[in-house]
Amino acid sequence: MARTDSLEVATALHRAAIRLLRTVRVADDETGVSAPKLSALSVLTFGGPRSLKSLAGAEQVTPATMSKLVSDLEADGLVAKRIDREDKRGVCIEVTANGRVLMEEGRKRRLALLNKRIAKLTREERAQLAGASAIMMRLAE
Amino acid sequence: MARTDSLEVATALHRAAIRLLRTVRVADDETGVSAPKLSALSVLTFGGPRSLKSLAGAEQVTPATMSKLVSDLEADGLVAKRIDREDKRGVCIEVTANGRVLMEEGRKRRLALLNKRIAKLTREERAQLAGASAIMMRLAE
DNA sequence: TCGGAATAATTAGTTTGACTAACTAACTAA
DNA sequence: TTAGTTAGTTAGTCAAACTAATTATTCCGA
Repeated sequence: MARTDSLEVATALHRAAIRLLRTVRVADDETGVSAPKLSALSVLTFGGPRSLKSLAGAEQVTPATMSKLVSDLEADGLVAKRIDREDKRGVCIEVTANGRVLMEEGRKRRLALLNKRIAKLTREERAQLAGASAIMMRLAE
Repeated sequence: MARTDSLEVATALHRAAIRLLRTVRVADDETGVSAPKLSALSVLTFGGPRSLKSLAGAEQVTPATMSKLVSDLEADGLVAKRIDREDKRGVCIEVTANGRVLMEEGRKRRLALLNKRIAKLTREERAQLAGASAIMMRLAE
């Protein structure tokens, strides 16, 4: 029976998240694109074009950080920036076709390590992870 | 019903972990000690003294990275290093009393943000997170 | 026993991603 | 028109990750 004291849960969750991301880092390296970049690319790929401020907010970093990251992605041909027609101060960032291809390939490769291990779990365990992921996203809002 | 396709689970989990750690970073900053340091300190606090190589392995970073991190912790009086009596090449690292105090205080503070949100979850949701944490640790091995 | 290989830790150098500060350009309201 | 606000960019700084190189110790085979 898993413990349900919220402090214990928070501790375990925090620790597990750190470990998990470190494990995935190996496979991430194979895409030639870092985890923060893949994460931002993912937001654009699945959520559609957005402003830099919006993207920074979604990724919970400052606009300055996201500006640099997007510049790198643009240089790599993975995203495109256009001046926002309605507000000339802003830009609209969207994923390119190359970006989509990389996302799909990278998604598979990035998660192959995790995937292989997750595939060995029971259906119940996988459901538990999926459910927990959704809850974690709510905690992170 | 949560989806159980392993690739989808891996994707969601990866994304959620990134977000979660970013959220917690705010509270971590209040301890004056970074998340990687707290994590290493936690290993020592709960798992007992260990060699640098062992600690690096537990934290999934290179010995070089851990060497620097431990030096910083030692400078802050949070850990102590002793030459390993049985192998003069190695060191034995253990947490100090100060380190323990900080761990306890920092643990509370670090997780207060998460805690508050987790406390609002249902018992079932908390159990799900706890169970998922254990699974995630296994995935990270 | 001795020498070479392996091992444990440390340091230097590099890169990335996070932040803050400062700046420019555009927008909005008075 | 002007002052304040907002969106984005750039420069500088720092922490954490890596690799490469180095030093000291240990181990193992000849």
